Amino acid sequence: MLQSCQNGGMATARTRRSPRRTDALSRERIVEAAVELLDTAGEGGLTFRALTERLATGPGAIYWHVANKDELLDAATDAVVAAALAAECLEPPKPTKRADPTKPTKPAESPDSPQDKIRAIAFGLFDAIEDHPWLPTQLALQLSRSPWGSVTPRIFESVGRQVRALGVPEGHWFTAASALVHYILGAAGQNAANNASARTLAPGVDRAQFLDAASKAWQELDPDDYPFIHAVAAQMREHDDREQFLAGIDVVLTGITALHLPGERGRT
Amino acid sequence: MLQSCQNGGMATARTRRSPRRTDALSRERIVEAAVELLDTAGEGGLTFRALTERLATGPGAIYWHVANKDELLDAATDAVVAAALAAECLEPPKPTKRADPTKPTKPAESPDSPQDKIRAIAFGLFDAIEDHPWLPTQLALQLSRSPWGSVTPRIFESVGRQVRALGVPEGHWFTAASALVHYILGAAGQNAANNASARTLAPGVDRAQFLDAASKAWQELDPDDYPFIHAVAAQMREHDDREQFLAGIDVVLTGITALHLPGERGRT
DNA sequence: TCCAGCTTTGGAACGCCGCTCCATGATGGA
DNA sequence: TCCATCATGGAGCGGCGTTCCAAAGCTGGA
Repeated sequence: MLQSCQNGGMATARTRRSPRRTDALSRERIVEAAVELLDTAGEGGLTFRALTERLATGPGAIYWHVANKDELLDAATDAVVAAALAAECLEPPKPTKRADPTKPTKPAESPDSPQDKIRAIAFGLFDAIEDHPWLPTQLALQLSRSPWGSVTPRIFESVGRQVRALGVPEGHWFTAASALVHYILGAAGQNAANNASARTLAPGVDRAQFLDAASKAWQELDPDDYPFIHAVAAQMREHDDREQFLAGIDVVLTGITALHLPGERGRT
Repeated sequence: MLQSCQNGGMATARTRRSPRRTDALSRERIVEAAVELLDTAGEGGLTFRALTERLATGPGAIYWHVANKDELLDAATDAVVAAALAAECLEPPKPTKRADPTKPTKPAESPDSPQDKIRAIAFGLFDAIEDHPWLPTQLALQLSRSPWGSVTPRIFESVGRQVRALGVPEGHWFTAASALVHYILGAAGQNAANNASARTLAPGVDRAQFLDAASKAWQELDPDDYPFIHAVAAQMREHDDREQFLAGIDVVLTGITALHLPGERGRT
């Protein structure tokens, strides 16, 4: 039934307004669709036109639930980050399939020490970024746009609790948590960029080949202008992402414990 | 003389092409204009239309020198970062007006130690970001887009040389430099975001008032969900940017020396 | 001196985007 | 039953990055 054409004389032969949707639109459903679009079509794939098509609606309906595109991107970012942090907070016991605990952790650490929890949080974000290559860009944009938005407190809170649990005196909480958060987001983001670029530039090429090419590019820089880059190019090719990421976290953690826990000189 | 209308039947009465410019266009002049536009009109102010007006030309002329907008943004970012790093490398002796050396540096450090040079590099980027609020966003975008581009090697090289000078064994160069670079870019970027937001949201309001408001917003978060945020809100209001930034760098530096320089346990 | 061929310029136009506006359809209280 | 309100979807606007191309200078060989 194509509906009764009650207004015959209208100038615009409005193709009869499509019947109203039965399944209600909601901010949640919109954000969900946005995340899927970002995942499948990339950062540039999230378009209000693509969104209207996927949700079988018009722009107006979407704008009724969401103020603008920035807010939509923020909401999508927040949703993914919240899920990542929640997942890591709830399942610390079981050794996940991704975190490879081959590397011997420091000996004097209890299994659920704050250090371990911080590593779990970091890897949670690391994995989320790997699953959603658009995440680091949006995180950076959101940190620049509104540092007090919803995402920043979320991450700071998760990391900060463990900083407190470490025994860091209150006066240094902000410094310690900042150092951790900035390192985690920066390193995870750059790593994801490597993966994403490998995928984008040559779909068939795997990570190793890509890193090989990038390493070679670095080695071809003028050794006079870039002696250090030249030297670390080899390391870059061989490095293991997660191991390297963990090593960086340990650097920051060691710095925190050494500087802010005068009682426990040295490591851990 | 309105031109010899050789093609009489042409539909377009081309209003006589404007005479050719005397001052040659060049990639450098375009990048320079782009930086100025970004500085004065903000991130959204850099438009090919605005650029054509400022350079009194058409899009085609610009596209002759620059492939696309991304390349232009990368070039602008690279130019600013190169200037910042060059400035810091050339003038380490004189205590700059900005870096306030009231805080007593660690005693056992020579005046031009690698640590000091790293701090100088960091503050160079910190200042550049303060002068160009669009920089952190572009840095993040460029790190995500092409980590092996021109900017990343530049920063890595500057920091990496000092890491090497610290005596870090070669196997840990990449880890140590990464930790430093990620912290520096992340913290400087977030700090700039605070300043920029303070300016944007209320032009008359100064930084202190803004941080006051942001701190209050954090304090109003549910203490049950965000106990840590709630607790550090006060610190956020009182903190001094550069001091905090320096403290974070020292955390990472301490971690590097403690973990990777077994000979020199403890600090510096 | 002239002209062919190259580089460089500026402007018109294209397709897509975020976003606004508004007529319409549903809904629930009076 | 009627109406105020919520919610929807489509048409369209202004602006963006980008492309295309005719024209204008330049350069060197005849």
